[in-house]
Amino acid sequence: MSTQEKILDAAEALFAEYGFVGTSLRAITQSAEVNLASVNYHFGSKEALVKAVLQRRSEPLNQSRIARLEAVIAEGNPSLEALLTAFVSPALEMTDSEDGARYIKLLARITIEPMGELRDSLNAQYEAVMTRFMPPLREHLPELSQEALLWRIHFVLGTLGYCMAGKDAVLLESQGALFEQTSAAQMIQRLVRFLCAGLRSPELDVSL
Amino acid sequence: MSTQEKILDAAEALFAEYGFVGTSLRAITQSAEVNLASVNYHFGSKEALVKAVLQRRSEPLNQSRIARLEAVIAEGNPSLEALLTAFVSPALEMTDSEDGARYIKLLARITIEPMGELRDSLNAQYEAVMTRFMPPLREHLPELSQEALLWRIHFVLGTLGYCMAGKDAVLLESQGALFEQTSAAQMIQRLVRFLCAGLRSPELDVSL
DNA sequence: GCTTGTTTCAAACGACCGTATGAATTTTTA
DNA sequence: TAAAAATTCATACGGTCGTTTGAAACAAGC
Repeated sequence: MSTQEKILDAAEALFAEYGFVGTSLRAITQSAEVNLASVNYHFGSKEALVKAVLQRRSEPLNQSRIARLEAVIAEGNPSLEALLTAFVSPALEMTDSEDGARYIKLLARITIEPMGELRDSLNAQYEAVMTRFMPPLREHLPELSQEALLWRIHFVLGTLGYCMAGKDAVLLESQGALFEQTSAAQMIQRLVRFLCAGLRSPELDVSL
Repeated sequence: MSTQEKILDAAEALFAEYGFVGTSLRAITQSAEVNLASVNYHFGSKEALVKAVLQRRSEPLNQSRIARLEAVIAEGNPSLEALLTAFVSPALEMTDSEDGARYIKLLARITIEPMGELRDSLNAQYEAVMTRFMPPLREHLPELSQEALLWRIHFVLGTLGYCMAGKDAVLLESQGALFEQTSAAQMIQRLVRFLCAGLRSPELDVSL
């Protein structure tokens, strides 16, 4: 394994655990068993390392989302359930592997607290995925106003983000045993069902 | 305003903006216009200050949740919508005031990334609220298995947490104008409708 | 008024941070 | 194999961190 990969792996794990500011280059290089100066040599700066850690996996993830979407579209007339499953599965299925779970945890952190420039690049990627998902989603929910639809997508992203955070989320702690033994596939089923019902709910009259 | 209050206010704002590790005592005391040493004098340590910042508002918030719940119960036969509104309103309505919004942003941060001991005390408070909400919730959803209900509450908390994070959440950035002009009351309406539909969705057969 | 207790203050401590440097080492190229 | 390029290494720099200290300023009680 190359030095850069060792650094990326160690940084990914530590960032997910302690956050970006809470993780020092010394902790990273020590965990990766490389020299302290190699981070600045290979990546330039700590900030550049953060970007590299995120970009290594975010592009494959979003491409996977789009691929899944186009697969269900190719089958013709995808259900709302199929569309949402295509959207949430790539991220949640990663939680089955140890490496993937680390990154997803990190991604959840970013989703909630985007930092500086990172937010922009993350946003750009999200937009690209969103423009693909929007039209077929709209077809299933023609009666919703644009405002209502955006709000509901907002809710969907929130729930997904929380699920990605995994066992660290608040409620899970108290009912940990129940959740531990649930596979990603089961979680996806439950999540998609919940979200589809919410999305399909008739819009309220605008009062107040 | 006492020194301690000045410190708590400044810390709350900076913690919400830059996180706990990202905020130095020097930044806090400078913003509060007090001496650097006063934090350690009045609170003992930075960690104790963090706890003090959170506890100042978390107890009133949770008491407000319980009070709202008991109010709708007192009226007799509360709808699922009324129950959920009682749960989400106290937090989301705080976002209308500047002070409240700062704290809620901070709370959202904690909800997603609970840190060390903080998680335990936060969990204890959540549990207290949950034991009050569970029974009436159960009444409305008798056909759900315990596992399914817990999962759905998990989803509810996730969506709420994301909404609390406010304008910093990812999607909002790209559609900012639309969301900026939505009041907390409108957001609560939309959120409750979405969540109730999800909660009421019939449970899947256990397959896979 | 003087004493006693509380709070503020400037200054300093050691520790750790991200980064830079130049020599030593390894790898690649000719 | 010798020269060149790329990488690793120990070390150091300036800066900021949380915390401590002891004196100064202030308040309250007798």
